[in-house]
Amino acid sequence: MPKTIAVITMADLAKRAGVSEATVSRALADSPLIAQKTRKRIQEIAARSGYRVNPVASSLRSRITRTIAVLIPLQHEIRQSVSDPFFMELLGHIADALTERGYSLLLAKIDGGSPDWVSESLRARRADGVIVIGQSLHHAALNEAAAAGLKFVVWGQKLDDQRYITVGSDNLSGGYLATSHLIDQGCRKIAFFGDTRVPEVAARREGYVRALEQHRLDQAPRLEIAVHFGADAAYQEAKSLLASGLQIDGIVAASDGIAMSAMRALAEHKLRVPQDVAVVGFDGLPMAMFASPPLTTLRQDLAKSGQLLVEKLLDSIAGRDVASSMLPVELIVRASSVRLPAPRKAK
Amino acid sequence: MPKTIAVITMADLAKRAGVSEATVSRALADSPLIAQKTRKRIQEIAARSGYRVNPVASSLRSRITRTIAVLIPLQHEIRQSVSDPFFMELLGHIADALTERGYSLLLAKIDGGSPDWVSESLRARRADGVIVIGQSLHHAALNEAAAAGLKFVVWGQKLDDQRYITVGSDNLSGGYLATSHLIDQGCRKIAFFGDTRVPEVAARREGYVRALEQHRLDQAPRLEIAVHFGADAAYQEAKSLLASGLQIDGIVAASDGIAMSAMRALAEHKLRVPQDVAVVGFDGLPMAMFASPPLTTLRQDLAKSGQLLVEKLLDSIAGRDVASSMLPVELIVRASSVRLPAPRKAK
DNA sequence: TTGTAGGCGTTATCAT
DNA sequence: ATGATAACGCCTACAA
Repeated sequence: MPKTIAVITMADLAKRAGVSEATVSRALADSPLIAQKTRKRIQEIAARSGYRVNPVASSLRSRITRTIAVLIPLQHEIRQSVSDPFFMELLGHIADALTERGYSLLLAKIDGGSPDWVSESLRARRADGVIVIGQSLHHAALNEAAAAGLKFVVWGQKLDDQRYITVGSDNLSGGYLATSHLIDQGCRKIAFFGDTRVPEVAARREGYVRALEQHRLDQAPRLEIAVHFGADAAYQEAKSLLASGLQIDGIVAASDGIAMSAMRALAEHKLRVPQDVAVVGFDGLPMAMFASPPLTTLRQDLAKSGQLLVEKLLDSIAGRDVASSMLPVELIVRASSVRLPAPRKAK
Repeated sequence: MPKTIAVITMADLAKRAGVSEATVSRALADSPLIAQKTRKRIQEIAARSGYRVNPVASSLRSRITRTIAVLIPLQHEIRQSVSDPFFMELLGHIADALTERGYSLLLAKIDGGSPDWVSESLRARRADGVIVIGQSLHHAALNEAAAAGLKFVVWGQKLDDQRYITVGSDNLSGGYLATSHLIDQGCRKIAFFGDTRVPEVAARREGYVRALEQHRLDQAPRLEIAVHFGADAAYQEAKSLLASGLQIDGIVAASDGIAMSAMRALAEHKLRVPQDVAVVGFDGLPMAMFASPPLTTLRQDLAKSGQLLVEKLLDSIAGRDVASSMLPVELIVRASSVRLPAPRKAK
């Protein structure tokens, strides 16, 4: 509506209302110090004049920014890029949760291996707290930051000696579920595809190992291959692996992307999925549905994850004690892994 | 390294350096007013003390935030969500371009149909400019914002009567290329899948129509189906369409997501791709490679798009005149559309 | 070439 | 219940 970008200030408002700036400030903050009546009146005038407090000035004085920085470390090509649909879906949910609470989101990609982006972000005073997406290889640095009392939470795997707050999926159970499912489907030589330097992946592999052990199946070392998250790398490695004559009948992949890359490589080697090799992914991305055959996967509850990350961070900022969370994952069975006349079948 | 989050202020620094605050301010800004020597000395002291200017205070005084707001309108379920890999890849490139120039990125999802988020963002004074991702249905509102002199650029289709700056792909040529390619492959009954209310899609369809006209092929009205961008909706519509007994031998889809949804529906109807129906997508997402068969698509140069959006916006903020840009798209031929013994074949 | 002083728009403290 | 006044940390005329 306003054609010119008229910038009303608090002083203006005070004049119009015939009160002091202090009163306006308090009224807009709904302070009980101000009489109900005056409060209402001032708020109405403010609304009518299209006034908004200048958040910059407010921040300077109050030292509160109502802004959260989201850090995406992109080290070592472990995840392919910000375009990774997985990160991005999580980011979307975080954005929703923050918006709901009246917080802004400052997005920062962190390329370098610099260990102290968290403290950097915080001392810049542009954000009240930080969400780190993926602890990646920075466990130690994060522990230090936590020791320094910085306000941040991390999306990732819960580790034993961690001093920071995490929200993440139950990767161990996920790996176990995936593997057990393949065993149920008759697979006996199951490979794990994933880069176990990443804590999440290491936990998934641990679940994989446990399932194999439980069924007394060997996990020949050569069946565990470090595959980077990047789609192309995964494809290349899977291909050369198959070319080397590896005999397998099942693959547990550390991500949907890796799984789909592997399926592409399998197809080129004339191996049928799931008849010759059954495949399970991890993440539950929408795109897994469009793989062919549609990909069995472990769905992570990213909506809830985003919510929890925000809640915990704000609680922590508010000085409350906060514990880490591990969210259950859900096995979504699709055609890529079903080799038996299925008794029942999930969508 | 610093264990406690010691917050040095400019006054402190001035004391340590034995100069006035003003001198420090100028020295850090590399002002030629200050003698080279003093400048260097102060900058070194600043670096050693781990000082950073408080951007909040700086903004308040200078009215410059060095921050750009990125707005993602999510109206009418036209794109499925922020998790849309397409938006997100673009966002990543924008983030890179901004970071490179020392700008921060404030991310905001806009849910409602509120027409004036641009002016909202700007009058809040938290950002120097705004990038709107997808003009969606808000052409008119954007024109108004431009008339009001707001600093923003839009990712989207270039429209005739637009008064704002856009960066976008040459959607018309894209639609034309896609369709011509299918015609070359022997297709004669080609459907267009896409929601033409979205300007980008309308342009793609226009290219589709032109290619058909050029080859004197009918585009029976019933072959143009409005399909929402959302993956599920596209799948449902494609399915019911096929169930209705539609006879087609080619599909030009307005996005890779729609194309993949369509392929899933085709598979369920025992129609082979590309033998029975050839398919071309649009976007050039990595995931198109993993479709089966791999999806022919039109790649948009999102890296360049992100760069240009940022450059143009900063130029515009700097008061320079800026024109809109239309970027070429590239046909990536993959198996989903190759029906002839290919003379040559792109990867 | 450097210093002094005032103000950016708020909020917090201390009065009244 | 409200008002004066002083910061918050920085930048920029203006003065020296």
